[in-house]
Amino acid sequence: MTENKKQKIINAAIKVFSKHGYERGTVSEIANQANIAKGSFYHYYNSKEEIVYDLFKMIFDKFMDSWGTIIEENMPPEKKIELLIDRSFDDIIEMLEEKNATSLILIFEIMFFLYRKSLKTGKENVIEKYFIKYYDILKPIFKEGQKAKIFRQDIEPAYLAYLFFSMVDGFGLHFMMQKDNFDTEKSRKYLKSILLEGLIKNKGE
Amino acid sequence: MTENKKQKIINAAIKVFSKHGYERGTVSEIANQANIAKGSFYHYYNSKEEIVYDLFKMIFDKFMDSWGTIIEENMPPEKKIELLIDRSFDDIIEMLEEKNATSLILIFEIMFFLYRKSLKTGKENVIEKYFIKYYDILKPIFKEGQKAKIFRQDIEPAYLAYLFFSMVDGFGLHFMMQKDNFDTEKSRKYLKSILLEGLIKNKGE
Amino acid sequence: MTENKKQKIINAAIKVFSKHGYERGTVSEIANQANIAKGSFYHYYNSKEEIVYDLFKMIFDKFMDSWGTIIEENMPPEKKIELLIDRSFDDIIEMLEEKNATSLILIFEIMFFLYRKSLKTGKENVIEKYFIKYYDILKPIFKEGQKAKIFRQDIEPAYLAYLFFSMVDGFGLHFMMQKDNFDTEKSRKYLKSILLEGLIKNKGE
Amino acid sequence: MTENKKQKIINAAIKVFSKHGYERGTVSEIANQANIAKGSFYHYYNSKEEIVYDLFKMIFDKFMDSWGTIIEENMPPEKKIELLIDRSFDDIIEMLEEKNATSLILIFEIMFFLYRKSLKTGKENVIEKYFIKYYDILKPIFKEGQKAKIFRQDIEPAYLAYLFFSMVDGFGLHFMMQKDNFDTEKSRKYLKSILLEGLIKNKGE
DNA sequence: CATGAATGAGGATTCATTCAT
DNA sequence: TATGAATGAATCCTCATTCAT
Repeated sequence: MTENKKQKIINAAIKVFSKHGYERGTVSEIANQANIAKGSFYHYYNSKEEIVYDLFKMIFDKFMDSWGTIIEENMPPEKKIELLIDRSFDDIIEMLEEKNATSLILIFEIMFFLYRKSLKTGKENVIEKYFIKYYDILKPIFKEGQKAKIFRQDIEPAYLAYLFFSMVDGFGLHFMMQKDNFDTEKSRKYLKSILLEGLIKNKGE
Repeated sequence: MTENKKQKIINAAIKVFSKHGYERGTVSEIANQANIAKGSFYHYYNSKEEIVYDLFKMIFDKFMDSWGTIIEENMPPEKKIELLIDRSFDDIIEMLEEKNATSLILIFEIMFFLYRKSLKTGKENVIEKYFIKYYDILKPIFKEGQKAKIFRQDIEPAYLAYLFFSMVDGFGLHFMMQKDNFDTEKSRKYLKSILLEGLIKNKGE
Repeated sequence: MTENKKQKIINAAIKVFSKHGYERGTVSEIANQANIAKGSFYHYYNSKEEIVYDLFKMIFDKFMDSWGTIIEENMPPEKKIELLIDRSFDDIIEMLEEKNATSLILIFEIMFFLYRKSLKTGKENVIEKYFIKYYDILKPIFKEGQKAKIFRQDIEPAYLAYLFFSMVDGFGLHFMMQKDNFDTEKSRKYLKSILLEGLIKNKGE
Repeated sequence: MTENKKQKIINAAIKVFSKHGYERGTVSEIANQANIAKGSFYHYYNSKEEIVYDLFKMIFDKFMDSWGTIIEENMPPEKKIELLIDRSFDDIIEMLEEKNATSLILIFEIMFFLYRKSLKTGKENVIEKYFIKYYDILKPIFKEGQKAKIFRQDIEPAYLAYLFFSMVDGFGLHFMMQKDNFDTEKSRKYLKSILLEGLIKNKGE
């Protein structure tokens, strides 16, 4: 029951922060959106800042799950790569349909917020840790692919994961800004093709 | 003389906004940093918001120039691609050395700010326009490469530019968060390799 | 309870604005005067401007009531005219005793403020509407007086009301500036006499 | 030449203050309007406040002149009264045509400003003095009218002047707010009639 | 747990005034 | 005289947070 209300607050916060950004989103509006009193917010979180950590965790876990299910499936690694890209497209498109790019933007904003925070407090950077989690779940795919002689052998799996994720992520960022200027299906096809070509073992070798 | 002071303010603003983010950076602190009175800020800009547009233009133009010089040089397209990636690394590394990732982050924040703004006002999105500029200066490289039968023919130059820029950008974003976890030179080499492999005409064809 | 505090704020605002004028009166001083925190003002009003409308309504209604009770009484119309003038004198004198002419001045200032506002926004002029209310409650007196052949027949009741109110109002304005240069009781007597002579049916007719 | 520029500033100030009110009218806008530099304003006036006195004098003198020419003419006093009212109408209508009621309002605002000022500084009230000037130039008319047995004898000329001016003034104030709700020519005729009836020696006596 | 009134620190902005050129 | 850049005090307003009920 209580957990339920906390979830309502989180959802409200995502909506509000998506719309206005973290700094401009107010506790009042979140409370409104969640149909609770402003003061009640503080029963669940000690401060506006505190909820950011929950949002961060929630959003990242959601994406992680989204990829996770694919990774755990039984299929050739190059197929997994394709599906991961597909899934990223689908997730982004879904978010774009709901509320423009703002909720995607929020993810980056939260990352930046936490990054700055860690610089100021000197505490560890949560982002770093989380990114590494992503790299880590991707690594096995590349290991497997290398073992099967499908993927290139000259790059360590850790780097392959790192590069793969970063490039897909970067594409997502540009895609959300340019959705009207480029065809989605073409973009999807080309992205897959380029990345796979770049990762696959050179034919000549 | 006056232009000089405006530049001082811009530099101060970059410093302050980099450190705290746009919302948390105050006009007072900018004025302080620029060694002028708070009120003087408003001789040069009508509002805190207004300076963002200048910052945006300045930063983007700087990067554009950075790439532009390479693009205009006379050398094979695949060499240009390599140099563009090198230049991006150099620029990012330079920024990271100065003040962590914050000034890089600022660029994204400004983009997001302007994106939200355009959504709310309904006016055109400056970001979109600027990104397109980047794609546009990249396109000729890919056209040339296709003509010379070096780059793959199955993707339109516009898409190649779009994908290339987005992936490099995305890598930059992750790189700045992960600079301590991955070796810079390896990252550089691998990024080049993957992208070139992905873009180069298939050997088998 | 809450209504009570709003009233406290209104009273404070009247005091502060009376003293310094609307523009020079600050929200801080109002809050001080009302013994609340500056921020609390904004729980009751969204802006400094917003309270003006309440002040306006309150003051005008007070005067309206002051005249209203007389108008509803049962007595000959010429007697009512006399009493209305008396009441105006009394009200003005009371205000003058409290805090000079400033609170009277405030009424005019608010009217002017609202007039300018309506010009700028293009919205309807609240003042016009309120003045008409005054004319409207006065009209029946003149109608009755004309019916009883006491008042002159050659001017429509609406105009009689309009002229009567404006002249009494104008006298009030001068009176507050000149209170030390003219005898109050003489002024009262003469004003009544002139207005009644001017309104009464010509003896000769 | 210099006097010319001062006059330009005064005219600009009237325009600007009429539009926004004294407090909201800025020295910058006045300078703009007068086509001089902001700093130059301070060559002619030591402060924003100082110009108010000039404005006041100028405006009042203008009205005084307007009435003065009539008063000095050779004609029966009751005719003069009529013409004074006519002139007031004409002046007001002219002002209303130019820029709504704002310039008329400005006159009152200046009066209020000076009134408050005199209260705070304890210095003499300029308004009082000026009003008395008006009463003074009116007095001879009434004296003459009483001598000629045309005007009522039971009110001292000073009071007649006081009452006459205040009532005409008050009418002007309402007229400017109501110009669209009442017919101008009717208003003029009725005002004359009521005032003359009220001032004229009772027929029966 | 829930509420929402109250708080007050903090920030953007305005503008009269000064002053070096 | 003329200029307009520079100043900074003053003001409105926002909003995270607290707390009495």
